[in-house]
Amino acid sequence: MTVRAPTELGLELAAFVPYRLNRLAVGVSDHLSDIYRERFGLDIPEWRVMATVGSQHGCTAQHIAESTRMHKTRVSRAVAHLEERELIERASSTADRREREVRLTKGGRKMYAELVPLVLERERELLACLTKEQLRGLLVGLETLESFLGLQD
Amino acid sequence: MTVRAPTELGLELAAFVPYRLNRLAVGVSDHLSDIYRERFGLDIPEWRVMATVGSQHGCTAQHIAESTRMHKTRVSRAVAHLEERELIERASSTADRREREVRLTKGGRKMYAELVPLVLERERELLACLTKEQLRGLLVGLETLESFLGLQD
DNA sequence: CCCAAACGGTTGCATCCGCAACTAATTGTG
DNA sequence: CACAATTAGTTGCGGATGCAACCGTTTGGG
Repeated sequence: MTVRAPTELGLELAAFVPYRLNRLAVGVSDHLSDIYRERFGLDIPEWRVMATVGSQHGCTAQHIAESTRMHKTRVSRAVAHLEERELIERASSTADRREREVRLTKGGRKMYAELVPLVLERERELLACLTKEQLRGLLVGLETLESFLGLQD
Repeated sequence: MTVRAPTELGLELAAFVPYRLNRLAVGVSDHLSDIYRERFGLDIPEWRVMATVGSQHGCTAQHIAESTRMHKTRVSRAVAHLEERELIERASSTADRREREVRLTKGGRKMYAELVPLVLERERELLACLTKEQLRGLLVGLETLESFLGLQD
């Protein structure tokens, strides 16, 4: 249970929380990407768009960008790819003709239905290394930090 | 203290730990980058190289790559930039003439000495939003996950 | 009612990044 | 001792990304 006394003189990257968070996020992401990249041919932005659109009944690119905190151009390009692969479709049906409603196609829903359980199972496997208490402590810490940085929705 | 009951049917990105970790890491990194980017003109790879080299008495690019978990080409380019700016210097003095020892120049040490306290202060400010108990819980969780994923040094 | 400002979304461009291929030096094996 | 395999580090290249500029639409103030 090392809880680090910060060094006065220099910086120890390995004990520096911003660095550790980043390294952990990358590690976890790599662990997950096996699923959506190798088995479904999605990259990270595409996966996030699928995840967002799949859990709604249609939404705008704007909403996806806010919800995933990705840059709108990144969303735009991911959506374009997914549309080419006929996993999602866009309808300009809304009252506001600037926006286009993004929805999963039948094929998209099929992929989503296969993908999500696998991904949630991976999350479960990962978190299983923590005791109930540890998990709770981690989630509380995450939530407090998110709140402090104004990140959570 | 929401600790989420995972939805059975779909995926809620906002409650998905890998996504939350990534978002938090980006948020924290942005919070820090004000310092090293705007005030010192460093980008992320350069900042990591400075942090690593500064806390040692000279090291190889290889060591920087392992320690920061950056790709060796990313390290190579960051080191090249920093050398142009005369913040670091390379000496091929070692026994093994393939490697080059990377060290801070006088200017580099000056920057490091100004930079590190600011960055550590930012970390402190960030973590101050947590109670002692919460901080401890977070660090324990981080450590367990790092260990599970084989990330820590 | 009109025009400027704001907004959703896309695209050109410059930059960043990782992979693969490369150079140069070292190590190990016969 | 020689040569194949490995390692430190760099570079060419294609793909991803963010910024700024843009298009078309909507909104709001005078």
